[in-house]
Amino acid sequence: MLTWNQLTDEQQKEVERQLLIIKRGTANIVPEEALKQKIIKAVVTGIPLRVKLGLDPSAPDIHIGHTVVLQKLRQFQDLGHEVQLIIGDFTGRIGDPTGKSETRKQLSEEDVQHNAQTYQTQLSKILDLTKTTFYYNSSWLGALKFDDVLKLAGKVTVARMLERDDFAKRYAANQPIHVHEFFYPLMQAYDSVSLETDIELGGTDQTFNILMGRTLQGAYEMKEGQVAILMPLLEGLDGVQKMSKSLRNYIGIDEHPNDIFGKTMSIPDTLMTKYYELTTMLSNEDLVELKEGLEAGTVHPRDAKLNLAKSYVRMYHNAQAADEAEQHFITVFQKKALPDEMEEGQLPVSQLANGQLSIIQLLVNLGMSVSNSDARRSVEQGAVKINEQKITDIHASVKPSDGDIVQVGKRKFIQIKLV
RNA sequence: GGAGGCUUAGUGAAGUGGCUAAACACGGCAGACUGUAAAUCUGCUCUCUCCGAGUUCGGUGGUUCGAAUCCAUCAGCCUCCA
Repeated sequence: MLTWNQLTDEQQKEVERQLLIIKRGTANIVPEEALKQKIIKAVVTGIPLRVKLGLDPSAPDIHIGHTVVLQKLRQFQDLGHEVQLIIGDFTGRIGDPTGKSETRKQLSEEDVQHNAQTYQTQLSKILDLTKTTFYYNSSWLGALKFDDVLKLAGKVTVARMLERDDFAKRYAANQPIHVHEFFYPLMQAYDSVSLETDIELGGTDQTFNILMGRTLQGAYEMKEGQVAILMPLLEGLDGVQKMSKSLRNYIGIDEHPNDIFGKTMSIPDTLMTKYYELTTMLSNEDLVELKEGLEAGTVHPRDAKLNLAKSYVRMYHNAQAADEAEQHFITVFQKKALPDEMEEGQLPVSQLANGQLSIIQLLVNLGMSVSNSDARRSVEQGAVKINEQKITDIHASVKPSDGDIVQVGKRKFIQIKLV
């Protein structure tokens, strides 16, 4: 092991530089001293560290919450390290018991391929794919024989497994824990054994799984177990629960610029700096400046948030789209005017009688309301406008023509196109 | 192998024979307000030909004038004892 004093001044500076970047925004690094050792070694030998992240093969839609970890990976890449991305095609068959424990449907070969492709496209917006290697964990997990599995299972005790928060709670609450669920952390850990991973990234909810990797590497006689770098979980739009697809409180990076922009504007002010810290490349100095500005009141939270929204669109689309999305937002929400461009809704002429139809039918046919009752409610509540004229009579009949603008609520606009 | 329990609208959860389309919470939608699609306040939230009607409470079949509520049976889920 190299000691600090054996390094040249330059090497010491480099190690410190890397540590500073890596530590930013992390929730926990376990064990922190081991991280320093790994970096020292990498700096001295010039051999890059292998940094691993596991991906769920079933849901390839990346949202801002995922980017917390991905940005961190990118930082590693920029520091010259290597990224190992694991497509958990084998693990996916079990389903991570973390949180909701529902059995997942098994994915076909094609689904996995397709999802991996989607990942690559989306990830290319954040990672440097030339420094990224993709792996499928079925390639080693699928090859294990039953006695290999037994050997693997023999490395860990049940008591140790039950230390995991999620298991402990379920056990205490008399909720079922299936034996195969114990294998999830084992499999994830075995990935690290196979790939001789130096560092594994994940959210704090992955603490147990990642540390299991460290334990198992030790058990398989790797001298230095991997280091866990745990990122905080990012709260979603509601400001309380973690951002996730199923809670529908997320900002997807593939979403329309206007949606990315608008959704960003709706996050609570209090979370803004956290978003900046974890999901943008804003430098540490600028971050401090921003925090101070907000506290002192010299920076208007609205402006800071507009900026955040803009930078997301710039990152995941482009600069022009960012400007346009900002304009759209200002027009529609701040000035409450009609947007420049809106979706076109096709309306078959065959549905008209004498060129007319009821307002209820119109809304339903355009897909702006899910049922007649829903449409009726919207009208009764004064949410419906046609060409900026409010319609409040549910029995009203309208004569739609090309280009008419139908509005339900503040943000649903459709321009009629007769077909 | 045995004993017991659970299954109600998007979710959680009341309701144990009529007053229940079904409390309440969350979520969702809308309105007001706001720098904001935040917070807060208000209304709505099964469907329809909507001032009236229809169809719901895991499935099926019963009992009853009448059932989400009782019985039988099937299915799914859970716990405990062996």
